[in-house]
Amino acid sequence: MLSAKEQFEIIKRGAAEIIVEEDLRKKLEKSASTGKPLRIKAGFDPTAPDIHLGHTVLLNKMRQFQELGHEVIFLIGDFTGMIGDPTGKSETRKHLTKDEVLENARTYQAQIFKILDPQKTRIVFNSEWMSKMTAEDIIQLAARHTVARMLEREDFKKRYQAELPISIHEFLYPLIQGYDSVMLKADVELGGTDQKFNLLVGRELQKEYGQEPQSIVMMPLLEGLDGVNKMSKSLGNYIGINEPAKEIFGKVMSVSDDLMLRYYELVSAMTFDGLQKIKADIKSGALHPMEAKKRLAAEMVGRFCGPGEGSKAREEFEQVFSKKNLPDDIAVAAVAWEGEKMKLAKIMAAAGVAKSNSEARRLIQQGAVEVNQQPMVEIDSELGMGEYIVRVGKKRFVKVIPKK
RNA sequence: GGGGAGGUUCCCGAGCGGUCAAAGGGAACAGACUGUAAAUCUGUCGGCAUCGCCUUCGGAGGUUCGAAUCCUCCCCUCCCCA
Repeated sequence: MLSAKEQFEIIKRGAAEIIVEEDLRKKLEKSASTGKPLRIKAGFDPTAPDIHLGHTVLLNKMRQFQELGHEVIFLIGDFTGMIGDPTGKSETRKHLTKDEVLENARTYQAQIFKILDPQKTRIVFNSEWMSKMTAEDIIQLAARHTVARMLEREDFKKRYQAELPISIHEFLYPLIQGYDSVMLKADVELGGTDQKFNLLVGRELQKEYGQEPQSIVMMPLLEGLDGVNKMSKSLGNYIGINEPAKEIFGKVMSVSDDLMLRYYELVSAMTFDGLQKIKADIKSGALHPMEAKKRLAAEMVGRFCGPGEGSKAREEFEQVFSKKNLPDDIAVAAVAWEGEKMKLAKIMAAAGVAKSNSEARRLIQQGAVEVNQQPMVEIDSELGMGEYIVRVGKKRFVKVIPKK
């Protein structure tokens, strides 16, 4: 087992902020001397079963704690899911059924164990204790915080100032998340920097319930593909760890060079020194940014899709985009021909490469469509019944076959 | 309970009786350029389609030859005063 000091250094690496560093040191020392592992808590939303790169920043940190011998608790906020974390978009969540929650939990497990050690991960649901709370208990809990304190929270403050609605029940979210820490007797809670407020409420509540307040380790938020907003499913700017290899590869490749470095920093296994070297080599011209990006993409694919998949994805990528060849695995769509001939636009819509007939026509007009490697620019082009490879834009391919 | 401001196409946001499928921006998609980069530039961006037609501006009715725009009722949000 590593010394408390060494452990602390590992934990601190990559973290955006630790509250309070000194307390965490002491906890680690106590744990090291007594041999009692720390209880590490991290909460996840039950509604988003698509784990993406953004989550992995946190999951990697959890993994480190596991390797250091601590107890990692993967908390699924199925109860809080009824509220939906007010951070960012405010939309009332639909109420998930028990079955849906369990289904999502299964999906979670299938994904998180690509990173976490299943043997050392405890999965809990906060409905375990929350659904047993009475109205009176909830009132008692709510009595522990004031409106003024709540409005300190960045998101609430902004919405309040912008005269946007804030529902009363949203105030319950931080309280419940904090109460989870009380119930779990968490020593450390992990979260993104956007969770700061909620994480701090946990400390407050633990103190009120006579517990030692948890330490907080906040990880930076990973920017999404747009390079600006945080990676999230709702913004559609994410790379899911369950996505097909070529999707992951392609998405990484389409990222800006700056963002690539950020991903290297936060999600790759690259060491600090290694990253410095990449930066220097790119600057000096010794390493082409595209090459650096391909390596990163291959690493991501390898990690999430399996060893060997990385280089395979790279090869295919080069085939399709550098050499302009067709990919090996093209989706097949069976289209029912209307007669002897059928308009290309209609075929495209039917095959799913265009949302509508109109969109297909536009795409043809814009010169985005190729049939069997031949550009098609006539809006009214027709195709006789048969098999065709239709390419739309750079990355949409479909093999059309006639359906009886 | 009283007074005021609002709800517009994926998002923000103009429009306030016809010229509105609805300005502008963002997102998205396509083309050019490239490293399938990013940035930039150009185009497209409700649906069906041969002129043209159909559905859309919180919901339901109504007035008009004609409504996103006017009226009535209802639903929702915000602010101020109690």
